[in-house]
Amino acid sequence: MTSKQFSSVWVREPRQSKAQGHGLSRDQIVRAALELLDAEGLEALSMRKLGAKLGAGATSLYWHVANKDELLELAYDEIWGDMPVPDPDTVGWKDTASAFAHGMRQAILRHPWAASLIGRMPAIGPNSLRAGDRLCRALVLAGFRGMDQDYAGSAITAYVIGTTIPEVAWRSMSQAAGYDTESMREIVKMAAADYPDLVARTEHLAGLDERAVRAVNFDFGLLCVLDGLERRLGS
Amino acid sequence: MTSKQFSSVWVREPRQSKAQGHGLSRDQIVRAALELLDAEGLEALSMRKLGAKLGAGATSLYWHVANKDELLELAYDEIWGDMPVPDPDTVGWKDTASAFAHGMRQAILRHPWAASLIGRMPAIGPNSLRAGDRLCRALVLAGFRGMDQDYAGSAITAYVIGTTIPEVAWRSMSQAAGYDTESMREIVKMAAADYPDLVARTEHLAGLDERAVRAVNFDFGLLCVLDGLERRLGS
DNA sequence: ACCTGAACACCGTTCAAGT
DNA sequence: ACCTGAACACCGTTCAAGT
Repeated sequence: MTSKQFSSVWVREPRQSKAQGHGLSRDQIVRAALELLDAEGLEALSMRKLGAKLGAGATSLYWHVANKDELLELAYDEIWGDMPVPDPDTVGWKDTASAFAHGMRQAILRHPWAASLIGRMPAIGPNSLRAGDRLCRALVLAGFRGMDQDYAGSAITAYVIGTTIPEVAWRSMSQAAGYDTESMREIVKMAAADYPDLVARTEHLAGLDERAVRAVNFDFGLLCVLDGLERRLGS
Repeated sequence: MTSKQFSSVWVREPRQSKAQGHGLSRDQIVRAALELLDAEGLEALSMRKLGAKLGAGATSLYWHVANKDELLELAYDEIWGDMPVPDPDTVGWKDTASAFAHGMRQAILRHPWAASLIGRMPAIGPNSLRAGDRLCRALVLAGFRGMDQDYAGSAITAYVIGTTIPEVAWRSMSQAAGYDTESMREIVKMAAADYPDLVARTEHLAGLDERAVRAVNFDFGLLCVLDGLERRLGS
């Protein structure tokens, strides 16, 4: 029953607050939530724990936010706050799109818990919209109009979240299990034993630094997407 | 503490079972879980509810599966079971990759709860591996070798999950809220009011059938990815 | 305007005990 | 070999009551 409903904090008026200064504030709660999320992950965030961290009862939070999902929505949008997107007019659409993609990936890598939220809340907070608007304008500048503009934008974001979600998942699994990359690969090899091609595919990764491989992998695919987009412009 | 750990059902020996015939079996549990998931979604699946559906206590399940995550891993892999992937030798790599992508998308759309599991469990079950192997072979046939082969494969799967996760999310949100597509778009427009380009972007969707738009969107992006991959082959 | 504590209706999982 | 029930340690959320 949680985590659904399209009601979004962003379209509801916030509770009016007095001048205050003492006691809890929504910003303060969101900041504390972010700290907890960054430090311990999504599953570690409970209203009780967050309340305790703020020296208050769990139920005190409910005056400032409607429920946990709304709190997560607020925290989630913060993630996109420090995504540097250059001005498309000066660097061109491809570089802008590329910077957007890299910034988005970094934002998720820096806040891995956000990966699990991607399918769960609408990304219509102010930070998210600002970044989206920049990408949007870059695509107009490229020459995409009408539907194609939507399609192009969603191809880029889809690629980013599609690469980054598994990347984050892999990292957090290996970390939680206390395994290094090499032993993780061993396990995958065991599971895939029946498929020589798949085994070979993990075997040639032996000795390679995972993060480096992921980074190159990301650029490779991004190049494909951008090349493909460019080609659609011609026709 | 749940949902992490790299321990995967697929690399652990299952409990040996007798001839039986009466009582619970692992297959039976997984089948019931799938029914519940398809009917009511991920959040509605609890061990107690599943036990009840099978006429047993919740704790009875723990003899057949180690924990809830393991059960989800088993159910999750089933999703990829009916993904038709043609033989790359007869239809060529691009058509194979395209069929793979469409099959993957359909599998997720048919079992929306699986979308939330994508970043949470390793996809190394038998069905998942079989499909992966086919894609892998198609890419070899295309001419991708070594790292490029990995990169190409992950570009395709990344694109699919990156498009499909938000699609499923959008659907389930509108369904849960009881809104139709048009009123959902109104809400997004309100949230994005400060960004004329973004408002325009949702405005020209007015009156269009969402599913149809999504389908075209998917093909557009997929074409970009495949075109981009093809171009990398040349160099 | 803001915070509290008690209470409700849930969870997943363990474990001793049964058959 | 398999199932049970009681129990533990949690959840998110509501709500009457306080200040």
